[in-house]
Amino acid sequence: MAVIRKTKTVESLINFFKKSEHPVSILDLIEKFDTTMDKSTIYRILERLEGSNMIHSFIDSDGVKRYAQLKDEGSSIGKQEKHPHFVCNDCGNSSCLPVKISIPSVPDYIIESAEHLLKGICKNCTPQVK
Amino acid sequence: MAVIRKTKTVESLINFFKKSEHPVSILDLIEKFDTTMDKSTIYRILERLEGSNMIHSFIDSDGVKRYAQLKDEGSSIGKQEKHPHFVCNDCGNSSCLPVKISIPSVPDYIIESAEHLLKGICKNCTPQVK
DNA sequence: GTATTTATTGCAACTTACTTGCAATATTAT
DNA sequence: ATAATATTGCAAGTAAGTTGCAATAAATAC
Repeated sequence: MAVIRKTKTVESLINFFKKSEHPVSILDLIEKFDTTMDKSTIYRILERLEGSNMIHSFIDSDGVKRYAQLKDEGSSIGKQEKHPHFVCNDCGNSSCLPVKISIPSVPDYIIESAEHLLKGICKNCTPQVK
Repeated sequence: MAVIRKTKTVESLINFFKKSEHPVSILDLIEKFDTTMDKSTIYRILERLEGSNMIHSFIDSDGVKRYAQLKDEGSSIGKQEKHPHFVCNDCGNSSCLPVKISIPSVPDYIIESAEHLLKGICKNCTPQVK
């Protein structure tokens, strides 16, 4: 893993992730930082940040990669025990859900990692509320 | 959902799925049917077959869409209760796993569907066997 | 602080997955 | 058989993501 230099572009992105509540797609970032940095730079920085475990990513059901900051979740810094991700069918926002999904063991298969993508209606879009 | 006509290309693909053991990516299909049909035809047929619930698809961790035939799984033809998918880190093959993963309920979220992507070592690649 | 090393950036060009318009063709219904 | 229309192949287009490279900026050594 390469050293990450504190450039303006890197700091902008890190700051953005610190403030962001929801995972964002690369395309959102490219649009957001349209005037300040090149898309290739964004791709490369995200790669480095993920390699250094400062952010994590998942692929949503459209095949779009989304990134979110990596909050430390207790002691589980490793690959296992990741949280599920949620995408709202209504507003399109996604979230990292703070729950644990247990994986049944499957005979003859060694399961090393798991990614769970849930879809439905999020907090803000539920009919009864508001 | 449009009517699906029994053309040669459609039948070739249906036959392929009947025989296939593992989910395949579109790119695999394009390569396989390179000389017999155009890639745009493949994309369109897959769309129709999925729309008619004859096959299903999922996005694997590389963002690649994979298709597999839809075997009827008891009474759960609907969207819920889908099986998890598995991709082998060694040989790259994928499988539909015949197990059920239970999803914890999350307060304020309505969960309508779930996609589980497991990765690890498959049956054929486990060290001890063979 | 200055010089040196090396990571990082922007740009443009490129690759690749996927889509679309359209005229020709094949399938189904009449 | 005829008519209606779904499907196909082709070629061209779109868009996401990648790459090479020269210029620049950060970190390190002096």
